Amino acid sequence: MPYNEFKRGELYSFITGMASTAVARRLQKNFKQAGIEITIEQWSVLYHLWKEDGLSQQELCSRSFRDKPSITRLVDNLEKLKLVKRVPSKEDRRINLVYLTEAARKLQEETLNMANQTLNEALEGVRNDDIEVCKAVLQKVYDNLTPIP
Amino acid sequence: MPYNEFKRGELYSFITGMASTAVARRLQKNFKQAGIEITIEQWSVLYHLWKEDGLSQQELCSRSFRDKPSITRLVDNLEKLKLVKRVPSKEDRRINLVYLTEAARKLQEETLNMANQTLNEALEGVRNDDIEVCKAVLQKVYDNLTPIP
DNA sequence: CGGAATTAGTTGCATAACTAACTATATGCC
DNA sequence: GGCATATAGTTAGTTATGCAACTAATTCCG
Repeated sequence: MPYNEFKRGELYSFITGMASTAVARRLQKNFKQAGIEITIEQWSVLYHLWKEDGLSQQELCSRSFRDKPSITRLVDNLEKLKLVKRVPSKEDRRINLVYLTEAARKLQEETLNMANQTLNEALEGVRNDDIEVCKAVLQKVYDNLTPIP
Repeated sequence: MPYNEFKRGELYSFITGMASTAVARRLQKNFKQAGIEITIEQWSVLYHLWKEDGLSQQELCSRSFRDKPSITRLVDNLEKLKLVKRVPSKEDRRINLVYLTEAARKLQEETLNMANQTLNEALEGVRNDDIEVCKAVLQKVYDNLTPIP
């Protein structure tokens, strides 16, 4: 039991992810100030589509660590905002491929810059090596708790 | 600009706090399996009250990194479950002091043990030094983005 | 071939989050 | 003393999450 000594008094912030919440809140605020009316969650879906357009909803689930209902509704709302379009796959009619619209492509550069800037503020005064350690720990935690199918 | 090189491709998991989400989901599942019918968010409020009973709602806000409406409803729901009681302060009638009930005190040991166990699973194979670095980074991120009033 | 099992996505329900606007009490200052 | 301001908490509205139950299309396999 190597972590018996883990202090109970420090559990909570680890569990709630206060840091990631703070980053998300700041970024959301920056979007709003710039007149960009999307939520962080919607943005995070667009983020994966900017990396690779035309993903299935299932693929969006695994890449964004969300369950299917969450993606269904996020895509619903993004469709209402005319930022994405569902296109049924021709090979497999169960599958919806999600495509960016022109309007969404216009948001890419500005919002990614804002996200980078927000992360720079968040990480001000943190050593690069420590960031790498932190990311590795978080990835390991995720892997430890996520059973491989 | 020391973090210009921060990779965009790694932004997302940092922002969403996938690791803390995974920990919370696992703990929630463990509660359910043990027949404990409270949410992680409700538990996190109890957690602060176990450390110090009779906090004001405002104090619960700052300790749990939540805003006032969130605490209002969490305390509402905990009151419905008969786990806490609001008691108006005698010195300042605007203030509600929140007290644990006997039923809540009974939950303390079992749920804290489950939380510790879940964290041990989560941190399996992670060096203690790295955990400390990770916590320090997350704290710094939080501090960087949270203006001191 | 055809029924069972799997996979993709949707819907319903409960809880929780954030913002903004609100009430009530307390404090500060002229 | 009395009005302006600040603080504690609540309410309303929108969005998001998790779980469970559901439909529709596909694949597996006897």
